[in-house]
Amino acid sequence: MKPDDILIDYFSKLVYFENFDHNVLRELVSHAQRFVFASNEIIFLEGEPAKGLWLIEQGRVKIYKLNPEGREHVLRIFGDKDTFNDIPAFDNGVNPVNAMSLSDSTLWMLPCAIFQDLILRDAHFAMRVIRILSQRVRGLITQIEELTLYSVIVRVARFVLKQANDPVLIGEGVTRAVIASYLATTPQTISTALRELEQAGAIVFDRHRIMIIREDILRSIAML
Amino acid sequence: MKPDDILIDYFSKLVYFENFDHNVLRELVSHAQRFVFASNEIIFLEGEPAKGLWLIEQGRVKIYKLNPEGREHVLRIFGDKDTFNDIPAFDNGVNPVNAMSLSDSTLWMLPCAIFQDLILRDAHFAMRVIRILSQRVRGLITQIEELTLYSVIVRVARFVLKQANDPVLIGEGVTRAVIASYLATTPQTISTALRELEQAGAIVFDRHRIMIIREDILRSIAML
DNA sequence: GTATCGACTTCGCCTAGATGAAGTTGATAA
DNA sequence: TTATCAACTTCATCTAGGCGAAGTCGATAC
Repeated sequence: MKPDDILIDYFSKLVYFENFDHNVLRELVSHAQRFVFASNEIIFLEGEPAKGLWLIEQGRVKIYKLNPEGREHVLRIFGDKDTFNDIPAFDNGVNPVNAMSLSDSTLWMLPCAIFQDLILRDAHFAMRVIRILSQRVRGLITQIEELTLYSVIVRVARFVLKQANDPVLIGEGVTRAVIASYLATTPQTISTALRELEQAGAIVFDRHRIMIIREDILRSIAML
Repeated sequence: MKPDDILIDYFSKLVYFENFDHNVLRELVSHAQRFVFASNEIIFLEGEPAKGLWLIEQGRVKIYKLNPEGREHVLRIFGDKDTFNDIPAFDNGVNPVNAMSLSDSTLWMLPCAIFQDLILRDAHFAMRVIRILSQRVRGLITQIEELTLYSVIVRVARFVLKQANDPVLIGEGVTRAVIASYLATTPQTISTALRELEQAGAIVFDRHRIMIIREDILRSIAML
């Protein structure tokens, strides 16, 4: 395959472009730019005009907010084949969040302008975007629910269950500090919670791996 | 005007249907059903199949989540001319949240089925839906930010500022308990926070009204 | 007028979880 | 092999804010 074909093949696996016409994809791909980031580099900042939609070829990226004192809240962690910062591509607004690489990462960036045109030209693409955004809203509602209505130990238990189905949440760059910031708590409190889950017989863990021993116990602590 | 024309006129003021073709609106309106709720009635529950998109002719409605112990978190408060529960109309899913009237309310319900058809037929309507959903996502991100990165007094200060620009957040049904549940705190803590804002010279208040005295002070406490 | 009732306030106590400090561990490099 | 360093753990202390109890206030009903 030519380099372009590899890229097209790769794009056609993304949630936005599944089963997409390859000629349209070829056109899209021709506008894509490739970026390489080292670990812990800022990709973009909240409030800046958005460059475009980002795709992760390989690596880990955190999406986060900062308060004036510099405290951080991680909204999401993305990995291979994920896309992020789509919102500005749809509403022409500025970046709603900050983005930083958690590991050495290879990314692609697709300029915003392309999207709005595509939405107006292709009703089925528009419908797909609407479905994706609807799922996003549901996900954010769930995040708010978990943050406001459940204690740290419940949130940690749910996170461990989530990790089991999402390899992105394990591995390079996903440190206790990042998990803590994602669960709106501290690394120390995560440690304590994991120890409690272990004493309850739900998991065993060391600093690299968390293993679920009794999913039923874990789920009951997670109130699921 | 005939009753139908009043309704069409009313629909044409909603964010989804501004500047809409009146013939299409007439068709839409013909499927709408009217509902009257007393104060504190359940309109629908999370997890139920969605009846449709709701419109508030007059009244107040809270959208909320409950945890297994019955603790509540209010996600949003809606009032006259607002619409809610649009998500299931786009993705055919179940209700993501619970809804309850906060006052005697008159509502309209527009069956889901109509929307998807409209999206596929009208690219500009689809674009409008995408813009609305994008704004929704931005709003939810802001909510998460405020809940995780700011203390109660900051959240209360921001709420008071929000009230000044949004009459929906004042008046019948919007009790301390509802505000507390919206800010993920308790009525007692709201009282304490308001007293602190008063002592700082930012506001004066009694149990019915909060008046901003020095917006600059309030904004600085709100960290804005 | 007085009774009732729900919303609001105030106060005291209490706890989940934040914070800071002092290790421990394990990976990488010299 | 040893030094370094970042990530992680553990523990002691502290505090924001939750919670229960006891008023207060003001609207509505009688």
